[in-house]
Order: sequence, then structure tokens, then C-alpha cells
Amino acid sequence: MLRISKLTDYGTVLLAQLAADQASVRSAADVASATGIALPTVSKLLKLLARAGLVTSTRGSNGGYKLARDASQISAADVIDALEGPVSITECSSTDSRCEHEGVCNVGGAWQNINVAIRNALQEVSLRDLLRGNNPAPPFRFAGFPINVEKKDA
Amino acid sequence: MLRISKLTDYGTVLLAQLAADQASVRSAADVASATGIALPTVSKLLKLLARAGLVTSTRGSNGGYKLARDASQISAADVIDALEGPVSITECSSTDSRCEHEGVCNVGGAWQNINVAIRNALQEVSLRDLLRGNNPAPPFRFAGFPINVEKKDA
DNA sequence: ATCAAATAGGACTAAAATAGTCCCTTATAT
DNA sequence: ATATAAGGGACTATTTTAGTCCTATTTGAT
Repeated sequence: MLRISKLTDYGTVLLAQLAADQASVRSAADVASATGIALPTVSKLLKLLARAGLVTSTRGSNGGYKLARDASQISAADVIDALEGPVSITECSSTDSRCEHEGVCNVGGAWQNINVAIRNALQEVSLRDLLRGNNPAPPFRFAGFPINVEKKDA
Repeated sequence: MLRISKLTDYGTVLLAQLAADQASVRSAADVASATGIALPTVSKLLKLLARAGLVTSTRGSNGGYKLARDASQISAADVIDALEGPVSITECSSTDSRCEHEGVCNVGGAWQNINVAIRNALQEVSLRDLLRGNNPAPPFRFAGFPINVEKKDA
């Protein structure tokens, strides 16, 4: 169904949590309890996001994470890239795939176009856009997103 | 990585095979050997495509499948809908999902917009477009697509 | 110096989705 | 009648995704 993974979904939740207070460093444990997502999962995701350069980390006591740049400068595509690898609608649109049916294939181009269109759509939406529902948003459900951050414990 | 499933990919291959000769009825076995995709899989997919109304079937001897409408009238979105259910980027954008984090969520709208953008991209590409690489197509690989139909056995 | 708080990295297990196969039923042309 | 071919669905295997845990490293505070 062409959907992003749960982890990517969580990822945006975490980023939003950090975006709520862009300046300060928040520990994984802190973010976990604020979002209600299990700590091990939060750790894993923040590590990945750090590797991808979307958040910066500080180690040691009083350490933690914060956004690497303003929420408006982080796109949905960035998040997906960080957590699921590059967006590409078919296997063959990534470079390393070997296609068992090669030689009878010539649709790559069109799929590529679709791919570009999707990528553009994803790049045009920033974390900030996701944060405030600056859309004609229907009363809609999503996997756990805090703009009115409500604290839950563990 | 936001990709369509292998089966959907195969599905387009099958449809393309039928599109190559839109008028005539082809059996699943025939299509299977023409594409090199295993017969059970081909059967399964053609059944699904028939249910979705993308192909029409004729039962009994000399029966088989053909496109229900012209290749230009079948979109990539149609194919994905038929084989993976409705396109929606997050679980919560489908109606029946219950979100465990509800109450702290308000990004649905933006994701919805992304979703619409993707859907539009997918709807604008027809099976015919996929068939002939009428794009500035790079030398690209894809999962087994026959426009120069080459016969393989089983 | 030592200790405690945090991230880094990666191995591992569990769960879920996908892919693929098979069997039996129904329809139909010869 | 019989052979051919689709319809429907159950089932298994494989792969991907999700989630957890352990150990090492870094750093602030005492």
C-alpha cells in the first residue's frame, strides 16, 4: 500500500518533539517518556537520525539530541531517506539491483518519472508543515504526533 | 523504502503482456510462459486484476484474460489499488485504523496532502506510458518488462 | 580519579507482511 | 463426456520490519 514504515512514522514524532524546543538538548529517555514510544526504539531512531545528520548528538552526562537545523529545513523526504533508505518506487530504480528479467525490460523511465514526482511531493513538505496542521486538515488520525505535547510516563 | 511490492511489479508486467495484443484472449499459462513468471503467481495476479476490473476473464476452454479497457485508460494507481489496496502513505490515513497515540496527533492533514500528490502522480501515468518508454528514459533496469516480448519457457 | 549519565554501535529475537504454491470448484468449448 | 481454463481460498515459506538488549565510549560532576 505504498506506505512508510512505522519506524519512519515514529521518527517524525520524535523530530517533532525536538522541534517543539529546538534550542535545548533532550535525552532519548526524555523524548521517550514525552512521546510514549519505548526507549529502546527511541534510541535506535535517534541514532539513525543523528547518522543521517537530521539531529546532532551530545554524548556524556547532560547529553542528548537536538535538531541539526530548523524544522522548516527538514523535509519528509529527508526523514524517509534517513530511516528507510532512498525513496524509490521499484527495486530496479535503485542502482545496485540485479533484475532477473533483464533484457525484456523497458519501463524504467516512466517509473522513474513517478518516482521523481513522489520525491518532489515529499521534499515540499517540511517538518514544520507536519508540526502545525497548516492544511485544511480533516479530523484525522496519525501515529502519535505531539504539537500539544502531552506528557505520558513510560 | 516506499516501494511497491514485487507482486504489483509483476502485475504491470502481466498487463503489459496483455496490452501487447489488446484484442485477443490470453490464458494465464500463456502469459506465464511469455513473461517467465511462475504460473501460480500469474494466476493469482490475473485473478486479482480481474476482480479489480482491470482485465476481463473468460472461463472454460479457450478462455483467458484480456484488458478490460485500453492501456491508456489504466493508470499506475489502478494497478496498485488492485494489488495492494488503496494507496496511502500512513496507516492512519486509512479510515479504520485505530491509533494508539491518539489525542496527541495532529499532522494528518499534511500527510494527506503528500498522499494526494503521490496519488496524482500515479494516476497520471498510464499503462501505455509504462509500455513504451516515452520518457527521457535512462538505461534503466526494472523487474521484467516485455515490450519486445521474448518467449522463455517456464 | 571516580562515578553516573548519555550516546554509539551492533547483535539478536520476535512479529508481521509478502511471496509463492497448491487444491478444489465452476464454467465452457469441442 | 472430457479437457481446458478461470475462481476461490487455504496454506507454507520467505523476507522485511519492529523491537530489545548488551557492551563500549564519551563527558560532566563530585
